[in-house]
Amino acid sequence: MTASWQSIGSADLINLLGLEESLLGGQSFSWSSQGENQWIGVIRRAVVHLRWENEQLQWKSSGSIPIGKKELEHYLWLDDSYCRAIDALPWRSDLSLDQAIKKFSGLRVLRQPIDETLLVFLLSSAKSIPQIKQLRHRIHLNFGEDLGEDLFAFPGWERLSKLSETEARKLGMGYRAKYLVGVAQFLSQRHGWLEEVSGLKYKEARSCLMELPGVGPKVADCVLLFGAGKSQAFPIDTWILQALERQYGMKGWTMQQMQEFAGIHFGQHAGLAQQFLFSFQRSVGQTKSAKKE
DNA sequence: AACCAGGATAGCA
DNA sequence: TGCTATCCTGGT
Repeated sequence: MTASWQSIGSADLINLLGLEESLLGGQSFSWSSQGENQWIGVIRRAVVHLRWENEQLQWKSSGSIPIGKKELEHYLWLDDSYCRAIDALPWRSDLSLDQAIKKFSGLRVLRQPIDETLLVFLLSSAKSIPQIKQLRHRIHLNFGEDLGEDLFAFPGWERLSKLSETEARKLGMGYRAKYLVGVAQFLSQRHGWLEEVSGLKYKEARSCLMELPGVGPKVADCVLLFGAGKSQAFPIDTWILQALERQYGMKGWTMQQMQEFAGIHFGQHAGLAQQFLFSFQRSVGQTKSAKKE
């Protein structure tokens, strides 16, 4: 890899903390920190290096199919539509959202490939970020293409469909093993199904995905938001639950009521709002105290 | 040595 | 519908 660093994106759309949170904060599990203000990750079969230097974002790419600038700009949501999305959020009347947007300025939703996204969120149940990364890496290492630099590509669902549940359990997946096998076999028999689903409207796509084993409301919303560009998707995990209960006074509400509230209050880009609230809540709430009540 | 974690599901009221 | 126990594994 002899390519040199190139600049990308306009600096006013990016902010160091927000960028790092976007890469490492739990929407993708393919990035890791590589020293100060520098990261390495995999997008499809490309190895991508990013760094923040001289108040600007720089990148270079290698791997068997290096990524192009346009594609990377899309992945990182570096165009103007990001600003418009932020502006459309109700931060003017919502102090909680406002403080989260200020703290994590520049935080964005990454546009990841849907097949890889489905895999990692299938693994995510009751696992922490480092554990999900580890599981993912183990799968990529065993079945995916070697891209160099100790990084491996997503093997594809076709390849994964040849796994048995026993083999999957040996990789440490626990009860998630049967989810992986079930989804892999389903998808290998229906080529193009995922792409078809991601072309549907949000609610239809959501119920389609939830037919897959191991995919409930939360995982479906993550896949749709991070892997299919459905910006209305509003995944409710424990952190968002905390935020909604404590800052929006929604204790006792059902999930369905919360989903409905999110759609009405946050609107078209509820998923972006979710990401800010998620990061903020996680940054202040690392304590396990102050639980229910 | 229990207990919990960024969930889904079956089983029951 | 709404609630609960259970599912694996790794970490505290």
